[in-house]
Amino acid sequence: MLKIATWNVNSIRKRINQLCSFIVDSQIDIVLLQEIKCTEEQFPYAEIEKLGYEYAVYGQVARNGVCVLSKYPILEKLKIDIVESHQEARYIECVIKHSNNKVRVGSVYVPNGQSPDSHTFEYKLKFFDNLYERMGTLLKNEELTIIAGDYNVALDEIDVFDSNLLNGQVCFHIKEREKLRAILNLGFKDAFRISHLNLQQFTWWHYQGNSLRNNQGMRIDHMLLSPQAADKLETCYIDDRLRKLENPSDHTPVVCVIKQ
DNA sequence: ATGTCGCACGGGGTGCGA
Repeated sequence: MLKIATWNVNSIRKRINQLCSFIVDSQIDIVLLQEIKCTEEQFPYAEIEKLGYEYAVYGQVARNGVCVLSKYPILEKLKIDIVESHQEARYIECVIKHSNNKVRVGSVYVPNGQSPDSHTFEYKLKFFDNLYERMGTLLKNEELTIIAGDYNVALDEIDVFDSNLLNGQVCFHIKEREKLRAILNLGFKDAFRISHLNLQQFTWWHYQGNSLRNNQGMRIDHMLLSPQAADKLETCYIDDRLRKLENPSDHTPVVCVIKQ
């Protein structure tokens, strides 16, 4: 059994204690983090090593930043700029050895896009086009592959608290929903949705106002599985306990369990 | 209520991104 989690941690330095407790208490084998918001020099290696985990880090100053933490040996580490003209730390991929098998994992932080009429929204769509190419290439390997992270898009109406209100807005615009759908049509599976066909649950709630109390959130963090990984999916769940802690990230983790 | 966070810069509050 392999337990894998993804979490937009919104600063790993601010959340290091929550992160370590989560890994230990939930017995997570592999963690994919986004928005670690630090350079590789600033990364809290000591705390991670104390847990006995290996790491692969792609950091930058103040913003973005992704990493992989693993209880099992990391055989390959790949930092990729999905859109080469934007050198931002948004994607890291690792091959991890687990018993006699290998699993390929990617931690992805898709650009937010600000608003649908902004230049950064165009960047977001371009990022999705290039991610589509990368993930299509990965499928050809027919490996156990999981690309998870903050995709900054809710797929369907069930994935947002008010689809009429949010339709056309960033993170629920039809142009970006189509891009995520295209990745699924390549053959990747939405682990949470194949585990819970009709369950409305969110991974992100705004810090402002009463978003959390009123459960006004969105499911924008996803674990996308290759067919080989989906075949072995035991379950996938959203752990909303971390969003309810003091000084939380605005996102909460998604976890999947893979049979081996 | 431009309402909440985290970070850089710089040494106090402001601006940016989300």
